[in-house]
Amino acid sequence: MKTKKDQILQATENLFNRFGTYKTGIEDIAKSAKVAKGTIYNYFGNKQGVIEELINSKLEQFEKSLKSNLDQIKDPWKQIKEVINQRLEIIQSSPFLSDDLFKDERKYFSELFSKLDTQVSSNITNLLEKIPDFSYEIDEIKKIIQTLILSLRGLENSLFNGQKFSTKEEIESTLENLVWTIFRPNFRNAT
Amino acid sequence: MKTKKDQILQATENLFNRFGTYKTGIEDIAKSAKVAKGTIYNYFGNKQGVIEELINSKLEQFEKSLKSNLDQIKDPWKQIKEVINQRLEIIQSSPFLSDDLFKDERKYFSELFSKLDTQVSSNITNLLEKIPDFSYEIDEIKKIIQTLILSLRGLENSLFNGQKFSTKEEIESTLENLVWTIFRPNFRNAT
Amino acid sequence: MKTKKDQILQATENLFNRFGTYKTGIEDIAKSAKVAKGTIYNYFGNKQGVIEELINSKLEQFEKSLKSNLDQIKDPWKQIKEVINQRLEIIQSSPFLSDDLFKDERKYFSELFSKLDTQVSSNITNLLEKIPDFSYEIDEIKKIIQTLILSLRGLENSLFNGQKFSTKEEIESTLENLVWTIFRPNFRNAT
Amino acid sequence: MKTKKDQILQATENLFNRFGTYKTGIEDIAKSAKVAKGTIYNYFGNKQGVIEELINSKLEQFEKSLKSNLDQIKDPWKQIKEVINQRLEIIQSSPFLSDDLFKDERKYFSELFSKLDTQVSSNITNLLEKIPDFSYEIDEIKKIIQTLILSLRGLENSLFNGQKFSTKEEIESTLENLVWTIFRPNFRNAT
DNA sequence: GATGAATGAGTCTTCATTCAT
DNA sequence: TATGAATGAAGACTCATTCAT
Repeated sequence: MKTKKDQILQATENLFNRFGTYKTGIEDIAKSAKVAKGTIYNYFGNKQGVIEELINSKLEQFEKSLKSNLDQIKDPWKQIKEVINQRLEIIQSSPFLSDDLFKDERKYFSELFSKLDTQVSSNITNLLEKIPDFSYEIDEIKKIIQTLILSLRGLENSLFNGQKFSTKEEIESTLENLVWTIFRPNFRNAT
Repeated sequence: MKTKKDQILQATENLFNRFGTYKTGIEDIAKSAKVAKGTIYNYFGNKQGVIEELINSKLEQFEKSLKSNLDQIKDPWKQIKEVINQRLEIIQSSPFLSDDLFKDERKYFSELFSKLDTQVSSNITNLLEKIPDFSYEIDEIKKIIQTLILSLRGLENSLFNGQKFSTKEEIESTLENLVWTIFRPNFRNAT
Repeated sequence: MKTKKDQILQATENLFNRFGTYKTGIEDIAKSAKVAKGTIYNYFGNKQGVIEELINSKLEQFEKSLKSNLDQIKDPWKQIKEVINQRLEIIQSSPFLSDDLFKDERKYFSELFSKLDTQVSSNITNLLEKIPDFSYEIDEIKKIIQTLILSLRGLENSLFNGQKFSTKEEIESTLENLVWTIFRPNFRNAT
Repeated sequence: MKTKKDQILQATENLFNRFGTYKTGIEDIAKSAKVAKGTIYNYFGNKQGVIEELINSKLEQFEKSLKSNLDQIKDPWKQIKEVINQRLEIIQSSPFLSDDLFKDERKYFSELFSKLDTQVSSNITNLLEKIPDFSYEIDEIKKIIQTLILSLRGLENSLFNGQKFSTKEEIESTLENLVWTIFRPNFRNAT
């Protein structure tokens, strides 16, 4: 059975995704989680506490799913794409992450993104090393990965702020374009 | 002498940048602009009106500065960098744009970004065509520019959400990396 | 040509009748009268002043039309009905009189009604004396007239507060019933 | 002990009677009821809610007191007077009912009056039928009762709008006059 | 632990009135 | 006289947080 804490976290995520962190009140969460307002305060201290825990749970989820999925793939290029996909999936399933950031809440969000960045960076760096013909110096690889991550952030940002991407296919294709653009000198031999 | 409207807009921008659109109250703006609350309503109707006008003024500013600066540069690669720089400068000077988006306000922000995207896209497409050895098909160019723009959005996003980039130099260098990564097959001959 | 003062008064009446004294702002009046806000204050001092003058003009109008119309009728019963009609017409043409009364404005409205009452009372008292078979003592006549006036006030009140009376015919018929009820012992010989 | 809701309702009535519905702010009510602003919103949703509930409670009060008082009287004429008295008492104890009507609030007030009218009408119609010598046709009775009710409305209106009636005795006597005037052809045999 | 009634600081917005031009 | 930009007091309403049961 789900714990009270999970009930609250679950309800919070739903509401945040639908209405944003700002428009979602503690009262709304309480009702949706079928719990009393006071209970939320017992578990999380205050609204900010709820947000923090929600974000942490997202990060854990990312790390877990990354590990379990990566092993099942052989081709390094496909593994790279999988890392990117996982990251996108996390963000996509949590529109609230791109939402209503108060300056005060910002730090929690950016912590999450920082950690995602680190994960993605180190994973992809490792994977690129496995690719035979990918002969860049370490500095150049850093540049490439930095740009890759910036693009991902941009894509994530556009996902919710813009009206551009809506269907799975469009996102998929944008992602393809992105990888093609960044790795096109190397792909020739690769794909 | 500055008009009342400009005083208000100026004060609003400062406060928005420091505290975000949400935490900045009409009262705060009024005090900072040394104007009565009612005056703000006379000029802008309501809080949303202030936000809208502020955003519009930013767009105008971008378009103006783009025109005047581009003509003074010869090298197409430098011109491309200038377009990117101008866009970044606008965003950088208005941290509030990456801030506190209510679902309701979002549309005004994303309109701005859409227009910026369009401007940058068409400008850079034109400039790339001037470059002799840049032999890509039209579809490929589209992909490249799309990725470029995503990276820019990501960079802009990081600028405020993250603690990573703070000094002018770091941003400059990130920008260099970005351009290098995306155009590195073509740069060899170019720079 | 209409004076500025009349323009303002006219516009005020229209707006009051449509939106009530409360919802009608000085700004609205100014716009409708094609006059600047300040001008209204020059002429009337403040909003209350406008209301007062409007009410006074209504009373004058009543007195005038009463005089001119009554002479053209011979039958005393019909003259009585005419007095009642005139009073109703004034009220009916000025719905705002039954509207949004602030406690503070109340006194101006009730002054108007008091004066209307006095006019109606004395007129009808005189007229009743002309009727041959109307043999009541002075005290009894007072009672009858008092009740007549109360009924009129009730009717006036219902006119705007209730949904009951809407068509001219309904009002007419209610008025008939009212006169019949009050004068029915005397009417037998009369009508 | 009084409930919070009653405290609020009580305070509201007092303030409404003294200052009118418009000039009475939620803050004022809160202070007077020794309750926080928020509490009022918890119970009533908004200001209009407070007004509605207050009016409903008045109607209930009328219906209750009518039932309990009417049974203790034998003489039908006295019963009729009692009905009238009860109605007047309700109104008299709630001057705010004749007050500050916004167009928007109006409907609640007029609903109350409509219901009072219906109650009074049906009660008095029934009572008149019990009176032996009261030989009018059904249509005529309707006219008489309509006029009676108009007079009552007029009286109620005068009670607060005018300065005329202040003492209990004056009101009592006006009421006597009213009943005498309307029922004088039948009273001869009755009283 | 769980509850939800109570709280009140904080927000946007309206509008009568003033006054410099 | 006429104007209308500027004012700011006042009002309705929201919502995170507390605390007695």
